[in-house]
Amino acid sequence: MDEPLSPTPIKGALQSTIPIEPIQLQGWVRTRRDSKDFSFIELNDGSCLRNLQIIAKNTLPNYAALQRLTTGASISVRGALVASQGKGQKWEVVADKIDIVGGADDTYPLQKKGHTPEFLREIAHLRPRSNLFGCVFRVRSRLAFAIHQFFQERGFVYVHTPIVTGSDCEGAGELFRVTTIDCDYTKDFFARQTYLTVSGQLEAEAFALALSRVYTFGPTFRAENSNTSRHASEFWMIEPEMAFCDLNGNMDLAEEIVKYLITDVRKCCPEEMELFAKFVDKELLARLDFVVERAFQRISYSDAVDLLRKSGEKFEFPIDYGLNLQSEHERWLTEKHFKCPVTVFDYPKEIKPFYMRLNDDGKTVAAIDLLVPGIGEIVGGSQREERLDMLEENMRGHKMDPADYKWYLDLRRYGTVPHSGFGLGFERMLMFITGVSNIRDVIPFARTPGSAEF
RNA sequence: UCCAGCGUAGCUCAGUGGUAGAGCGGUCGGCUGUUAACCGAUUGGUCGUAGGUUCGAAUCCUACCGCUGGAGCCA
Repeated sequence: MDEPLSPTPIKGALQSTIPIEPIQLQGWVRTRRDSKDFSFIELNDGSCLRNLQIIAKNTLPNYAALQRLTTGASISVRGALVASQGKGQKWEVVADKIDIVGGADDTYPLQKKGHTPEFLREIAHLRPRSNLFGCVFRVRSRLAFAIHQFFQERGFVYVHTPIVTGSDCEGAGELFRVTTIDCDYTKDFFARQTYLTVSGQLEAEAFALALSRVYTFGPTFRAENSNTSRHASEFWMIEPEMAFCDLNGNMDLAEEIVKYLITDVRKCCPEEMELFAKFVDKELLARLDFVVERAFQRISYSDAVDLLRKSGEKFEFPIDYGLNLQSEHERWLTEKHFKCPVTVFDYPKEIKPFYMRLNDDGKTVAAIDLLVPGIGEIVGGSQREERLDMLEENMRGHKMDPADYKWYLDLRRYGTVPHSGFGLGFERMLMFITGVSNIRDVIPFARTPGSAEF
């Protein structure tokens, strides 16, 4: 009876310019309403935000069962895509056959309306079926694609740096240990202590000094006991690394990619962005447009310190040269003073890692932090120390033994060049673009201290 | 890890020492080309967990767990 008919994604059906008959659809019931002689079924398949309205007439043989369909059930529909008689949608499907693929009983936790992100987080396996999270994860996918597109268009080579690493001192916090046994690491799987990577930067530098412009994009792990809306134990990071590139080139690229990614998602995910603007953050679109249009502010650390001192603002924490800028200081710069993304550069060497290049003043290093309103630091990077003797000295200053980093120092022994790079937090970028304020809500199954469910 | 707040029905919340509540959802019935439909009825609870105070604890105290906001660390 059923001639084979390949299913049409709901996104495609809704974009159709002509009626289609027959049409095959499959998806999950979002809601159902009864009318006198038929039932309206709102069908969603995740291909887009919108649902497709299915008309199930009471002449269908399984109409009684269809009337018992509840939110969450999966169905397969064959029918005709026709112009809708009702208001609110262009198309609807008059069904001539509806198969109930998988029922959902009344314990299905998702209702038609109003769930908090906190509740949905507890049912992370079902939340992609909600409007908000469907949008977040479609945008996540698009953003990942746009990142590759950005770099590939510019001749960067994608490098897969190791996830299991022996580098235990990359200056980026606590590491997860990788082991198959308890104590003697010389007899362990890798015959040495290994960890999950906290950054692919050191390895990316090796490839940049061969392929000129490279980037990494992969998972990163930090075992810090951070309990904030902006930190996760497992997250994704983008790390470009460019040979023959100084700090200015680095700042240019950071600004360019932030603008590119916003522009791409604005263009490719308009319905999702509309939903975020409506339900997550009313000022989102205006803020993103502003960011794309204006040049980012650039200010040296010492000028930023002066500006903060003269601001007249009462800060909880002291501002002084040599101290790290506190969150409240960064917020003031980006949210109150400049009201746009701000790149702060040339930080005191004492508060930055060993690999950053010492400036001619002998006091600062060529570091950058790109701060955005609402999120804070979204990019951290630097020009790398390419001079062998200076790098060894920096290592000793950071109580590291240069002998442990022979391969990294080799990069300075053989054909060293000035080079720069940065780390862009993928989830932080996604938060900035969607307006979603908790990092746990932009990761499919978030890992945070004390929490690794699913 | 530190500071503050919160934890009551499937969900959102009210209840501040004396019989456990509402709205939404679900279920049943009615109405209806509906749109977070509407109308009526009905269903629904180990008040986060474990101790303690009290004649009596959702309510007061202690510890723990979880969540939220802020801080530190950073992306």
